[in-house]
Amino acid sequence: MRRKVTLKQIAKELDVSISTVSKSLRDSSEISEDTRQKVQAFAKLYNYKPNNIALSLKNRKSKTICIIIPEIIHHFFATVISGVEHVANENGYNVIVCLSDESFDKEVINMEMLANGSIDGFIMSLSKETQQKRDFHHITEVINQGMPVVMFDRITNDILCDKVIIDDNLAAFNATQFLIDKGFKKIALLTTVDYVSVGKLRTEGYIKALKTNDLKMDENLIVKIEDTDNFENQIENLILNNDLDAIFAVNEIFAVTAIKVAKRLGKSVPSDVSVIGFTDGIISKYSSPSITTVSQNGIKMGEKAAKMLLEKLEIEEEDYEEQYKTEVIETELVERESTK
Amino acid sequence: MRRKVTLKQIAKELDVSISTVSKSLRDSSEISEDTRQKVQAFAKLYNYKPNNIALSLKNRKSKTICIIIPEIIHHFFATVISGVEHVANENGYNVIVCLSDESFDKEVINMEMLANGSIDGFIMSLSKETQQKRDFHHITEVINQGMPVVMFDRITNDILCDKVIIDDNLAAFNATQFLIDKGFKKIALLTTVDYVSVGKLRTEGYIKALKTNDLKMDENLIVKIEDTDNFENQIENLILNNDLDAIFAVNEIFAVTAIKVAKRLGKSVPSDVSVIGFTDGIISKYSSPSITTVSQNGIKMGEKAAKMLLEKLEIEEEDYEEQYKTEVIETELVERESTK
DNA sequence: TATACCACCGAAAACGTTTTCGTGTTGAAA
DNA sequence: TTTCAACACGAAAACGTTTTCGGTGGTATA
Repeated sequence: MRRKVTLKQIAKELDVSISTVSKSLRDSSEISEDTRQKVQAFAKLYNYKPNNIALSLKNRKSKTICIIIPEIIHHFFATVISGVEHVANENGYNVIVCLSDESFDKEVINMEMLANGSIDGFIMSLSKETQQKRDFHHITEVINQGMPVVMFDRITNDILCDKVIIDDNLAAFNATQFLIDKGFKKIALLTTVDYVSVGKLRTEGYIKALKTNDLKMDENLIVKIEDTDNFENQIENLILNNDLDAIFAVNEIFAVTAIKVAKRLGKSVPSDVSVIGFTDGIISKYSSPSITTVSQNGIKMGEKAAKMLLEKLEIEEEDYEEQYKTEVIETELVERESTK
Repeated sequence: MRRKVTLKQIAKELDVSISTVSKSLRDSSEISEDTRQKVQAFAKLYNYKPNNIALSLKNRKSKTICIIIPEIIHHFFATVISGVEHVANENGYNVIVCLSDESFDKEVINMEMLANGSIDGFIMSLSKETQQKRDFHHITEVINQGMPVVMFDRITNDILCDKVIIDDNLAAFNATQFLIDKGFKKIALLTTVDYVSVGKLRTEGYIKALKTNDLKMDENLIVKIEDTDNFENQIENLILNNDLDAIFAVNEIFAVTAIKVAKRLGKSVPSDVSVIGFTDGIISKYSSPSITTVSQNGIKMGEKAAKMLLEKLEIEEEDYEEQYKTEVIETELVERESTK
């Protein structure tokens, strides 16, 4: 169990100075061919690798970024991580993953803990609780310290920073329009409570589509789900009490559960009722019937977010200008078996 | 955009030495009540937080661990991360996530990159390619440097280190036995190629169950799937050419695909053919019919792995003894709709 | 022969901490 | 008055790098 070898040890062993060793390894022209080779050979023999922490301290950058997400077990977030990771790795950056568990406090703790030199920047999607509280002081804090932040998916307009989103409103509009074009009149909406930014936007898109097509909006057809553990009966009531012909769900779980409940109630999908989901994840693909859904490319979002962050990081301090972009990732409707 | 304040700046501002500031903030008894309060007030005002990198360098530990997994979009691995993350966070550790993408090279690069001070230990599951090559030099390398490694799920016996696994053989045996007990005689197996350690073990468990029950093993009923992108026709052939009554699949994707193909061929699940999967993920739960499966608790595995790693990390250097454990996580059969 | 220049190398500072040890001041005890 | 401990604080080393600056010693030029 030999410890990692350091410059100092090499220097001592070869009876030269630390500077000489360092320069030799970086192929400095200050060093004679002779010593350079000697040092390099020795370093190779002992498998010398510079200590990252020391480098971080010296350079005041850690070549590490952090992504904070509400839940990793949501397939969408996993794909975003995947995208972030690839871009980061390609550029020599590491990725620390933090889970807020939808908790404001964990989000704050994670950010404070890492904003002290450990990382160079954040990529994040807000927790539900944070969105509900509308308290973003922890984010402004790190931004004020000069640390770049990129928000994606669940964002807020209260913070000035780079953002990567999809046009939730438009995507929901299109999905609803798709159903309307198929001739459906009684289209239900399964959505989240309003403080979840993306849920709200999708709800608005749905309503807009109805209005645009002069369909009357029926409050009874809109179900706002708060507790994601036990909402089957909400859906059951919806289906039993309304003579609906289509359902638009703002996420996969809602969609697949709707199908399940419908089946149980003797309605078949898509012949009796059509269903559209949101987020093209594993469930939509493998459910049977497979689910028509708004595809939200998580990998692309992650890649874009990472690129934007790295761009900010690579800019020299002096020609840094405060200018923030919001990138909109295209969505598309993937037609599968759950709609007719 | 003010930079983070350092001890030095506080010292200068208050006209005391750096040592005094440091001691004051750590409530050292060496410092008078007076100065201590003065310093603490000032530090609070300027929101002083010690620089993690500097601490890491000084203490020669980063309070960060790394988990290397083949793919994050596999739900099982995502749950493991979740487990690791929670235990790590509770103990003041951060988690760096690396994806090997099933590639040997990426695994090696990631490990070499991080083994230079950035992290204190590894938790990992081998990539397919690594398992195929049986080249583990990068792992022995870091272990020899005194860095603890915990392997989980896809492990190898060629390396001495802590491990967390399930009893794949036994779990597969039990699943098969479950089908046999139901009276099925022609039970097919959908498995991976043999170099994937867990796939091989599960295959062995299946075979053992057949033997134990004096059922003859039919090579035609065993399908080894290499390419996970396009294997539907393999399954189709299996079903068409054999009069089988049950299928045991070594993962979710295989199971749900089998159900899909069976349905397409006019067989209904479970009345015509029963299906059991492996890994209790989202798909099994939300598929319809929902899938009877061997539940492999990823969260628990992650938690256990993290605990084992942290235990090693918290041990003082001197009373470190090389002793490795292999923890076996219990599995259970979750009975759902895909078996009758 | 004196000067200039070059090739080669080392000392030291810096990044931000913690901690050991040394030192000056004070008050009380001898 | 002397001595000694207690108290309060500072200097400096250490963690492992990189880089600037300042030397050497030797060789070529005037």
